[in-house]
Amino acid sequence: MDKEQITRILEENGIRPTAVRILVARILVNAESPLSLAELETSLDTAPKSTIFRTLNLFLQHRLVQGIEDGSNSLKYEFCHTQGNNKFDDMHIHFYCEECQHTYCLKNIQIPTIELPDGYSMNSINYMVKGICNKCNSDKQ
Amino acid sequence: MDKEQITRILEENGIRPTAVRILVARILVNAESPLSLAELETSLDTAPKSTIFRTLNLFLQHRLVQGIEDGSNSLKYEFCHTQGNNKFDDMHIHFYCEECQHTYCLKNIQIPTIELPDGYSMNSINYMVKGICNKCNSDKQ
DNA sequence: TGTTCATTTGCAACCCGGTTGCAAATGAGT
DNA sequence: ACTCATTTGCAACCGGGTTGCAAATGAACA
Repeated sequence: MDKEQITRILEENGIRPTAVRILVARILVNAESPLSLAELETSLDTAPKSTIFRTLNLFLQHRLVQGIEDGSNSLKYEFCHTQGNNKFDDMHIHFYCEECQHTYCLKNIQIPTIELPDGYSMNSINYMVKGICNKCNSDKQ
Repeated sequence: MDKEQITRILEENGIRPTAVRILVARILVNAESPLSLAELETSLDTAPKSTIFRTLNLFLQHRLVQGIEDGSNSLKYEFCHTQGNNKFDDMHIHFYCEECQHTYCLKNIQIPTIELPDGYSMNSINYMVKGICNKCNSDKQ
């Protein structure tokens, strides 16, 4: 995705498209799996982590990215590809491999929804499966 | 639950029942919601956090407790009430209130299971819903 | 184009949950 | 009581995340 498209996405979400923000957004859009702050920091050795951190928080507030807790004690960030008002449609599960420590997006497995008790309102869901991935399983034998 | 019962549970799980372990286990067994290391530390002002930490890790290894990531950037620990070989039966969802920062066990809502792609094997699932709890919702109006 | 003011960025320092090394205390087996 | 492995307490450390503040940048306008 090129600079113009990223810029448009940022503007559509009410975010001023500065240089750093476009860089961060581009990396996230093109990533095939959720990235940590540290991973973004190494991809972007021009910007300090505080700036990236603030950028990510801004994106979170605008629901442009989603935070994923995979238990690796560093939050991962994933771009929300379904823009517009049906962002909930994109809720897929994630898989954390306890061997290679990689977090996979299982994009084609939707999170099964549940009914909350009366009075509870929902903002987001995290469905995180942990185990061993196919690559590590096949390496073992 | 009294000391004898706790001791028995520890022994059944191959854990030597020392004084500190019994204390930690008792708090967790009687807790109505998952507790953080810091919360256990204040309940147990006799033991330092390093000891509690190691005890919790031991319990985790033996699957006597379950770790729950609620996004509050401190891991919560919950006792696995279903002992024996059907521990997976106890997998219920959790709810994190973004207002009062409390983590609820919704014990009577089971985690809907999914089918993993070929080659992936599962060790555990975390189903975490975030939003506003009934108490905070009713306080608002 | 130059000026002004709000926003954003970079840096450095800090916070805090988690983790470790090591010596002292405890516990099980003799 | 003696010995050896395990557990505990303390203190120091680590690393992800967060913040304060001054410099840089950007938008609006004369």
